[in-house]
Amino acid sequence: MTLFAMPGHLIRRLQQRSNQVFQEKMKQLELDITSVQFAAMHALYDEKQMEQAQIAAHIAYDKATIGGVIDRLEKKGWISRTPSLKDKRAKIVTLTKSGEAIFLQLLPEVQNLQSDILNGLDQQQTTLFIELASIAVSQKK
Amino acid sequence: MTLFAMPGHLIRRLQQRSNQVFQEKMKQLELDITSVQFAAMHALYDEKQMEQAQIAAHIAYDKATIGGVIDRLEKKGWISRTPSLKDKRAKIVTLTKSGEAIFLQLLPEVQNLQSDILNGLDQQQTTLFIELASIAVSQKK
DNA sequence: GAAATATAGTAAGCATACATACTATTAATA
DNA sequence: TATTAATAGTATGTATGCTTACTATATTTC
Repeated sequence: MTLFAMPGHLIRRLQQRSNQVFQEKMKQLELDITSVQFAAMHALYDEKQMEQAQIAAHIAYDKATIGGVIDRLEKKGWISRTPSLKDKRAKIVTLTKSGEAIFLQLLPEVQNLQSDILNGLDQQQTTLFIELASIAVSQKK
Repeated sequence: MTLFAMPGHLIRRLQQRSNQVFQEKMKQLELDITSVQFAAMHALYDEKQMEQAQIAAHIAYDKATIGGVIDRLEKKGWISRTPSLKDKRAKIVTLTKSGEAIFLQLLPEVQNLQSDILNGLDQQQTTLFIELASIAVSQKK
């Protein structure tokens, strides 16, 4: 099995392509946001408010990583952090007004851009890819 | 389309899983090497000797990234860098004896571990995934 | 209820990963 | 051939992404 047929290598390349497509689109829209930051905002839009640890669990981040992501989103004014009343260790994260506005502007753009990531695949192949990837990702260990 | 059905998100999760599987195996083998470092060594094993820029082009790294990767491989004594005689800007990179030994020990392990990355998929699905990913990755823009 | 354990968030360290800018050198072109 | 453009590698800066360690708090267990 050559390197180029190894799932590990192919997946790295796909991830590379995925980020490229995302970044180009954001540049075109003149928005300063990464795909990871978008995912965090997506989780917050769906759930309205979450502790950082919940966000991490929801979209499979490391809790150290999410801290930095949330930091940067906070600096841009798109999310806010308030201490939890129930748990003095925890912080509640919510989208701000401007964060929600940006997210709603962005959502259709990001949805449309998904087909560019798998550009060489037709509709049927794309559906298949999503199915296969979903199975692999949901596997426990 | 929900976040969890977006190729971008699924690909990030796959990459995460891929690295986890690789790292666990290396820990088990008590080897200090990353998947990216392995890919660079793989390219060098195939081509015997390459300039850094060639390695980067061969396996689709950024040339700034490859610099650091080669640095770390050099520190471990697995590759060596010598100035090119034909081009005073360039450096020729080759696997050292110990680098080649490590690579040959590692190669079958890494090949075997590929199926763990796509753990939930059967043989046929894995083949299909590799086909689809190969198409998407080879797409120009 | 006190001690042991687990959890939330942060900090520090390492390794990608890319953009941009820079130096030295090479190639292309006028 | 003199100038311009391109390339090889490095340096710097930003953003993941993870591990380990740490503090403060909660939860569990005895």
